[in-house]
Amino acid sequence: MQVLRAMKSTSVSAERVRADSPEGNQSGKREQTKLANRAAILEAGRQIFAELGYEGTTVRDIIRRTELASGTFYNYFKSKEEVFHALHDDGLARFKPLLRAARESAGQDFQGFMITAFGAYFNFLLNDQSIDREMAAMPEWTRVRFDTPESLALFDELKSDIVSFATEFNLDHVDPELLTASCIGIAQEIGDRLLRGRVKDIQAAARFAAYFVLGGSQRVQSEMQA
Amino acid sequence: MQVLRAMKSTSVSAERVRADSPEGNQSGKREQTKLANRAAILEAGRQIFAELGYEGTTVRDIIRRTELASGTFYNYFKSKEEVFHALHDDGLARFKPLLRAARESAGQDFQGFMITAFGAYFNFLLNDQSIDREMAAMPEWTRVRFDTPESLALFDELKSDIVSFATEFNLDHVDPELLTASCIGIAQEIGDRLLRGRVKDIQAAARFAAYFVLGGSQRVQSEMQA
DNA sequence: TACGATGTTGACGCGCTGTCAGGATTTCGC
DNA sequence: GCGAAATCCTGACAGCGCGTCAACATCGTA
Repeated sequence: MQVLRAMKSTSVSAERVRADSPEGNQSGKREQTKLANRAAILEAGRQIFAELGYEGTTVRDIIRRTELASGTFYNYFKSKEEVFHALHDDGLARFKPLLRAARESAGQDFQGFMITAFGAYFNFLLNDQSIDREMAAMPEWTRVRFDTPESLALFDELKSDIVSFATEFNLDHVDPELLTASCIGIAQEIGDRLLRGRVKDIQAAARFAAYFVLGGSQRVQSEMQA
Repeated sequence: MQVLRAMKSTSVSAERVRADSPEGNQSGKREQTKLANRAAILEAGRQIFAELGYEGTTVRDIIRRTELASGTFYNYFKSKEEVFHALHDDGLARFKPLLRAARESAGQDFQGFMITAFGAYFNFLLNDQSIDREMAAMPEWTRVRFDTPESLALFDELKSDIVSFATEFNLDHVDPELLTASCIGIAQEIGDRLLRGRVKDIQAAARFAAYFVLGGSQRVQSEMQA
């Protein structure tokens, strides 16, 4: 059986994602192949999602780019959605420290924090090997968006950052929920434009967003207390 | 055969969507049933999408809530995606005049326009029988978003409105693309919070968004020309 | 080496997809 | 009215993806 698979994989021209263990410095061989299999599925998923889009890909598409059998997929993930989640969360985990760095380097400088944070997000979107990038760049009419627990956690972290700055600057009439929502909405929508090339200059976009949020907050404060 | 179907539909407790022609004041009977069938499919789709979510529904689910046979579906729509598009565009067609009214009643009052426009959108989201409402309110992790030509057309219309106000107020250093993107992002994200009950007061939300955009634009203008 | 534990395999039943030949109904020409 | 033609509806069908599971292979352990 293995021989048969080996023949196939050499006769077929497409290079499959190998299940060798690149890292996986655990102990036993069992652990190694488990890590390798999981990594192979994730990498295959990343590729296929980028090629076919979320809607267009099937679990079979993912597993087919692998040397594994179809049943093996379900030892690692329940569905393609779970693969997407894992990839998405990977990206989030890579972005999180960038946001933390932005806050710590900013000190009391709200404007500086905003510029750095927006800039970090836009740079991340355009440069990181994240699925979101390829997905959004796809010439499709449908876009899928996931609200994973990690996303919500990041949002909450961002919200608490914003709140602390808001209290610092006496923006006591500005609803934190609405302010955070606005920041996220602006980031997402401008990020979308950047990914599709409708907007080019990342730095200018980051400064725009930051000034926009600053000015918007202050205006809301002065209008709402009147 | 028809008898068999009739028996089924009476024995089964669930009420199917009738294919009678409510309107369809065209001439022939052929035209009437065509309109009625299309309407029945759309209504069934609206219901099913709301119940099962976009991902969860199948073409069979839609057609099963109908008195039609499975093959008939494909005489009217190519896929469930096309049904969703049609429903989405219906909603857009209902919202469009509200936006026009907001602009015309505002005159030269940028702030008034913004408050009315955001308020109209939020009210529409919460009250109109639109799929977007039920979809967004679904307790799912995945959300589907469509960029139909009609959506883009509406965005362009909104953009030209914004541009005319921006030139009126000498906001010549504010990138219209970024400004429009920000407005859309804010509207979407706050609308999302409203749908899920995280934000309650529609009027307050509309004023917040309007002031935010106003103050943000002016701040960007003053910062960018420096 | 032998045995239990653990992971893998691919065939299977099920349901959905989109199609199409056959049938039912309407329209039209007379 | 009537028959033919056009139009639409119907449901069965082949193809495929889904998730499962009994059989099997491989690894850890004694």
